Amino acid sequence: MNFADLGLSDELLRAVTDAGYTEPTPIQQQAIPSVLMGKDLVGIAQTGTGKTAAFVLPMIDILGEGRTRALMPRSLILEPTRELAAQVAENFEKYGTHHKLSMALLIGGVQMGDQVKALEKGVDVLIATPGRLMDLFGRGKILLTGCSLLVIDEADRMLDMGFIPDIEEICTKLPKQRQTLLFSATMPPVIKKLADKFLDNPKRIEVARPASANVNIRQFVVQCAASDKRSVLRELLRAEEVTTAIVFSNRKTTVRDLNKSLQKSGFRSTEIHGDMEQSQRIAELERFKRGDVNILVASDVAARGLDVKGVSHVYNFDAPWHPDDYVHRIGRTGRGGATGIAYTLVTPEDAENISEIEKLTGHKIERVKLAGAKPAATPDEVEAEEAPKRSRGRRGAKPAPEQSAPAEGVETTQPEREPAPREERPRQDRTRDRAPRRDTPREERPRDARAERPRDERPREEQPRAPQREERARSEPRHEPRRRAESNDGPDDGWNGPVPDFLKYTLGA
DNA sequence: AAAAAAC
Repeated sequence: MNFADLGLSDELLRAVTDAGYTEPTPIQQQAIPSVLMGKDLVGIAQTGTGKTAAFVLPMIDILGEGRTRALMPRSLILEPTRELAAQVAENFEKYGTHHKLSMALLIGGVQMGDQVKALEKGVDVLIATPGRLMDLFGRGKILLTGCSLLVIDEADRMLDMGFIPDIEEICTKLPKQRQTLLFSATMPPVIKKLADKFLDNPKRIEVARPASANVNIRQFVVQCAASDKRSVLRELLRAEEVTTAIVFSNRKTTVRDLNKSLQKSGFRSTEIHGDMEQSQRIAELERFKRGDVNILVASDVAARGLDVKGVSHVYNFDAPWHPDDYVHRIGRTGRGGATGIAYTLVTPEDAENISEIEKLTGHKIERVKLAGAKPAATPDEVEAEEAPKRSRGRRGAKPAPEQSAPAEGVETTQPEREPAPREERPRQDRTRDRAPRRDTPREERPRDARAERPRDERPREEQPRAPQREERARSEPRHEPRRRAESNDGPDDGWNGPVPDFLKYTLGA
């Protein structure tokens, strides 16, 4: 199956090819022809399945004809968060290069002026979060009577956030004669009712079992005491090839504190949460996407739908309150066919949350403990946290920062690393306390910057030819863990990647 | 319990 078989225009196919895609994902294969025919659609799909392009592409072709009228947008896409709305806008820009579609992004946290100006000129595509849309509607700045195409994205999240009444109200302001597409990762009764009410004989497409975690994601529960969480996280971050990671926490305050603490320990991290200015949120996310930093500490604002390429690891610093959030959080990795790893730090008090998660996903998560009996903070780390002044003078001796996520198409493979024997870690770390980190033998520095390392230091027996750019973007795991484990290390759960061997397994709760 | 979304 090829994009050319889906009925898209030549200009659009050109944009798709330029973006480096050749083969549509299952949801794109099923949705695009149906949307082009003008049918309503219910799409049950996790993020990361190519859902956004599944509606953006046909929309561009549908809207390619016709012209705009002031204050009367021709289509409307509703998104639960500002970040997601912006992400969809980016997609329209990426695929709409050969079309001259006008677009307006209506989200809160930014000045209304430009948004109003765009509306007055007339737009083909309106991408909005409900709050700002309702606000502008109330001010008489928008008429939705010319809106013959509506997309309700992430409907289950809209429900969680209490947006359903808003969505219903918005729906009543649109013309009855219209095409409606609804996407949701899960189909709770309220969403089902919403679909029955506002969609007309929709085609139903389901590409992932609802509430089931992606099989490409290797999941672990790391049991630890609440007081050890930070040191355990640092240990985990250092133990593997962490290309790009998102660390989730339940509270905005924890996000702030944790990010500071990680930075103090020499990690290149940043943060995102709802208390930040919108401009700051965008800027920090941009830095993360660009690879200026490789660790994003986040609240659940980033849990759903956020599409950052090449996230190799997700760490739940706190077990999420709701099991749904777990599925969404870990879904930030293992995207587009790549493999990902998700760790959840679990204190005895969190045990219940985990069993809720397991009930929802129907999958028992493997319990692990760090191999060191006590994963205590190393002396320099304790110092870094408790006495920042003293550690400041040694900033140059901090652990080498992780190499950033490579740009698309950049070869990421590198020689296998000899894992440092676990028993030796603490001693090694103590040495590090007095001597600058750079004195540590190179092979024992897991967070060594990749760029400094000679490329073909050692042969990679298991490494076949390097895949071509497009090929890898489509199917090849870009951040496969570097360490190979013994074949009998992990349970047979359908995931065929290696088990990180720095972990010792303590099965059962 | 928290976070998100409008000013």
